[in-house]
Amino acid sequence: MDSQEIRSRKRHRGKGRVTLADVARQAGVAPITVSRALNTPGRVSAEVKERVDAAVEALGYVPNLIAGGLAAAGTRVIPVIVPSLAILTFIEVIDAIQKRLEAAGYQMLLATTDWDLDREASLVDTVLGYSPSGVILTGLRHRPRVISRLRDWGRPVVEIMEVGDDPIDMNVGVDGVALGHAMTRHLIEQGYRRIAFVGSHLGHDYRAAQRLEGHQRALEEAGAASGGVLEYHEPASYEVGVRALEDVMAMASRPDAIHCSNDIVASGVLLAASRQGIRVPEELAVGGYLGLPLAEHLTPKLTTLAVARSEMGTQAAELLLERLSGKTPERPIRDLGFTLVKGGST
Amino acid sequence: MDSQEIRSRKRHRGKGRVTLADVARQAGVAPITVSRALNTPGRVSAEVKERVDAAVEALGYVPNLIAGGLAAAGTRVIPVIVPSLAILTFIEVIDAIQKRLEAAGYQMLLATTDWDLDREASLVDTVLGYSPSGVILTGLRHRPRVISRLRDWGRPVVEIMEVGDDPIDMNVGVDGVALGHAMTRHLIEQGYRRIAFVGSHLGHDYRAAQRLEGHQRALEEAGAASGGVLEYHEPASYEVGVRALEDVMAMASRPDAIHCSNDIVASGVLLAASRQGIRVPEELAVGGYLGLPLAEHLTPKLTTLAVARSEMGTQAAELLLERLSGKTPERPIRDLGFTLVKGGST
DNA sequence: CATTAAGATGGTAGCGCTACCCATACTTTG
DNA sequence: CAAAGTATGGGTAGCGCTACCATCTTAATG
Repeated sequence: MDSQEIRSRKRHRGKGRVTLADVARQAGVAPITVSRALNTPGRVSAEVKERVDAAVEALGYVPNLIAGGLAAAGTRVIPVIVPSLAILTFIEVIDAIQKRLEAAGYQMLLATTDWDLDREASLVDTVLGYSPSGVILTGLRHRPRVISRLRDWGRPVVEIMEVGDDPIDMNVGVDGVALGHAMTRHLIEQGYRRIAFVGSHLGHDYRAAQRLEGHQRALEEAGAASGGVLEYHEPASYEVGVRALEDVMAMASRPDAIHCSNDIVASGVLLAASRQGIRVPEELAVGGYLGLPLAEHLTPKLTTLAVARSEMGTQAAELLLERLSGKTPERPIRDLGFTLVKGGST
Repeated sequence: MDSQEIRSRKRHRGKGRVTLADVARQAGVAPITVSRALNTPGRVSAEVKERVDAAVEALGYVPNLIAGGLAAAGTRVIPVIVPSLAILTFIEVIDAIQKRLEAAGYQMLLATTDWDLDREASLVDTVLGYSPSGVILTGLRHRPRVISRLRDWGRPVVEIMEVGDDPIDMNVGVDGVALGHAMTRHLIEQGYRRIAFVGSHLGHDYRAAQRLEGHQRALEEAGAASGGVLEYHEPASYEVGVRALEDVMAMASRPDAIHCSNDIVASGVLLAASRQGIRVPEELAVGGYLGLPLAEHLTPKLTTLAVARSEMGTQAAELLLERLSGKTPERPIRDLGFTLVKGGST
């Protein structure tokens, strides 16, 4: 009785957008059939599929993914949580993730924690409010609440950058300690004895701290003395490298090699050395990480441990997508390893 | 009669998440009151607000923004559409946008067009399906469909990077032609006469093409001959700079200055020149854009036109937020200008 | 002290879509 | 040829939240 009355009341909120119901009317089928034609085309006849497609085209229908998400739980959004966008490494990984997800019809929701695990925890809460289809987050260290919430959640989660035995769900990355170990090992093999470690933001960036740990382990194994650890409490930059070189040159017992926590800092060291006429590697060897493009354009070329960053992003996205398509990925924990790219700087 | 029966049927889809109704029950108020307490605290009594907050805390309630978005239209998501994540410039802008939006409780949905306007158009359709609160996109050139759809849409839209008279809605950026003009003008004033322009990806990156236009205009005004245009059909990289230097040195009538379409390429030129012992600026002057951090660590320092990229992102986000809070921003079109940072390379 | 305004809370309907179940029309099987 | 599948389409009821309107207080007004 009054239901018709209500129905006749003009919609007050809709913005006149074309809805699935409009398409259904135009195609002469029920709304649910349109939904099926669009989402599971195999379950409708070819003829209906065609009529629906034509109606979609004619009306310019664009699905409201929010509504779909509410009904089906799962919005084709994948939040990606990283510490910072100021780090080139993350950018390349994100770029790869984004490309892969977008190709599969998923959108990336990007959020940054500023290296703060509490912030990460509250971000996870927030993004779960978007009913995402999966989540990608950085590192293996999280607040317990994050871990339990995501485990209970039951949808695909990929942790990137690091590798470990016990991820929340799936994991793609490299072993930070092994990285640090490999570089110092290389320097020792090259005959350097007093190797200094230059780190930036170690308190925040615990993955950089892992590299330091690997460095120290390699020193112990070789029975070598430490060449000192220089720590700068700020994000990595060329400027940090410049200052590190100054500080190293001022040291009483000068190191013969510097192990930099990443390529940006190492590049800063090399650039400053060239400016000051300090010969590399004769007076001082320099090694870095990640294989930034700049590394091979410096003189001498920077020795670096290249990590397949794009690959990391792509594989993370693919693990997620595989799970979303119902399969069980083989090797849900993947160590991508690294490659020593020997330049003239060591 | 049967409505109770239905109600008793266990919910089959909900994942047991705490809902607003649960909070309402716990706090002893109606759901709508909880909604108000959370979204418009001014409209409920302090006492109710407290009870609700306590219940939220006790139950660990996290709002389902999807549901809110469906009901209210507006999901606190801001899609940001850029051509590529491989360009440092975009990264810095995005970083700034993200920081500002996140601080205001909005999330950034990032999508890339790969420099393709058709892709941009379909991306706009897709992201509008998320009922976003606003949209940020790159440049002022779009498919007509994009422009009309966003205009009709009625929510805040900011176009970044470029500036122009007739944005879809709001606009923050710099004048690309003026940039190109200023650099060549500077080179002419420094006494250089044969100025080559090195561009990469000009066909895709029409903003780089604008800089070329400015360059040519400056040449005309000065009555100077063109030193040639070298175009590389690939994204900007150090490598492009390296090749550009080779190509320039091989030219019959060698230019005395190179105007590079951005700092990455210019840096590649400088690095290669230093490797080859070509004196800068005596034999060849080099100028670039954007003020990348690397520019000032090169020897000689790169002369560059610095653009306030973070500022651009921040202002774009702020224009959007201002509109979202109901205000009408003053100066919805903002030209951020640029600064000539004179280095030793010119 | 009646009358009005303002403030606080609740009831109801629905945002646009899809999960679940059911109703047909065909096949396939013994 | 009946019984049992197997496609194909539709009906109904929400997903969790907020807009709109109605109701009930309480304070302000003349």
